[in-house]
Amino acid sequence: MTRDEKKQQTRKSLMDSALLLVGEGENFSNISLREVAKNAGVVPTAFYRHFKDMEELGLNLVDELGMMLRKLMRSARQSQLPAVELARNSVELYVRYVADHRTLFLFMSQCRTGGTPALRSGIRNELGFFATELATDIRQASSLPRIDTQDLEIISQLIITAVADTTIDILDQPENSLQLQELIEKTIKQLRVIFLGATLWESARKSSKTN
Amino acid sequence: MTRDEKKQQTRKSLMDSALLLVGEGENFSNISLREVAKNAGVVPTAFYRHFKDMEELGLNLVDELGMMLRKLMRSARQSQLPAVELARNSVELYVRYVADHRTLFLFMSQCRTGGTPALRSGIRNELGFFATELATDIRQASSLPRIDTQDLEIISQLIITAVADTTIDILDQPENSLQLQELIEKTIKQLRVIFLGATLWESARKSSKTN
DNA sequence: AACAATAGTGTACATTCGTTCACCAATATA
DNA sequence: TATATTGGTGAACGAATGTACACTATTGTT
Repeated sequence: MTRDEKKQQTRKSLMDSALLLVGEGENFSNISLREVAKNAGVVPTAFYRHFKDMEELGLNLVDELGMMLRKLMRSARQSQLPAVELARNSVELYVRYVADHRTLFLFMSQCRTGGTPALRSGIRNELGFFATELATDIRQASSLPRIDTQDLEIISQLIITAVADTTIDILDQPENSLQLQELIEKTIKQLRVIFLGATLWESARKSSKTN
Repeated sequence: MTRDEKKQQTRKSLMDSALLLVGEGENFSNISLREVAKNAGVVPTAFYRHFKDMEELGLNLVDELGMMLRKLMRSARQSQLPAVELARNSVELYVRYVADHRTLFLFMSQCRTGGTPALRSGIRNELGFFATELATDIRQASSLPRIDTQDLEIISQLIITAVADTTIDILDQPENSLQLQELIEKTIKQLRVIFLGATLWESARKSSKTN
């Protein structure tokens, strides 16, 4: 094995080790460099050969998260060409992804509001990008001519918020449990309320003053 | 001053000290018992006279948060009797509260998704209670006969989620900044989309299968 | 006035932490 | 083949943390 390959390997070990500890219930911001190193089967000082500190490792996890979200969006595009049951299919696909990448989504939930400023803005960027992509998809798929681009972006952000916010609840429920199913149904209803509101939305109007 | 009063006083000092440290950018889960004690002008071991550990102090902060949210809800009820500009008034009132209780809302944002399980569920409870209260208010104020109680609760939760989720963004923006104003307008629009969807929602229907 | 209860003090100790430094062994380069 | 580069090692440090224990001084009780 070439030296560079070997380096990439231990680098991945370190990142996976951090995620493992997150999965064991530790808060990312509480995880020590030493724990990560030990768990990766490497001496503490070796950590510095790969990352300046834990925050830098975290930023690389954000990148990994971003790639995963893009894969998710690609899956969503492929599987939903008919555009029927859009809310249900989207939510169920998301839940499946969360189950398949528990630790990464745990990391996201923890750091989105609780991490350092750099981590927070990193995750915010990824979710923002996700929302923008969603907006263009909605524009192409459905016909909402009365909504301008800015408003569509805002609505997409609302959708992302609603879904991202349930992530921690999803993770707290055991897989295939009744509570999880109820959670899914709840989220689907919320998305449908938003969609319903969007179809009636008119960007041009001076906005309803009564609610 | 009676002994019990004195005790309550240092107890409050400890809790305020924790909030102060949160306000200085520290993550609550990283704040040490010793920091809190030192900042409260008290020796570390005195901490144990009041709390078993930092988590117990955190749970008491959750109680304080709950009381503050109830005050917020009461203010909202008083100031919005005419029910015009409901979204705008609600959001602006919320932003004012956030500005007036920065550290407590910082604590909420941090722990809602990043804290220990006990803290998380505590905050979830408070926000859930808030949503339930909101649901009964909406039921009384507006006329949405086609929405059953469960669905109204779900919609209320969506509203709370949308607002609570912007909290960290509000806190990241300097007061009276342009970005903050844009954030407010964005949130208002999101609430109006939800309201719009809610007015059209029919709990009885077999649900639209096309979106 | 004597006694009991207790909020807060001060010392001490074992852990764990991030970081330093010199070193080694395997790989890449010439 | 000789040399340079570099990923990983291991010992060592100063600092910070949670907690135990004995103590003090003040307040409440009898």
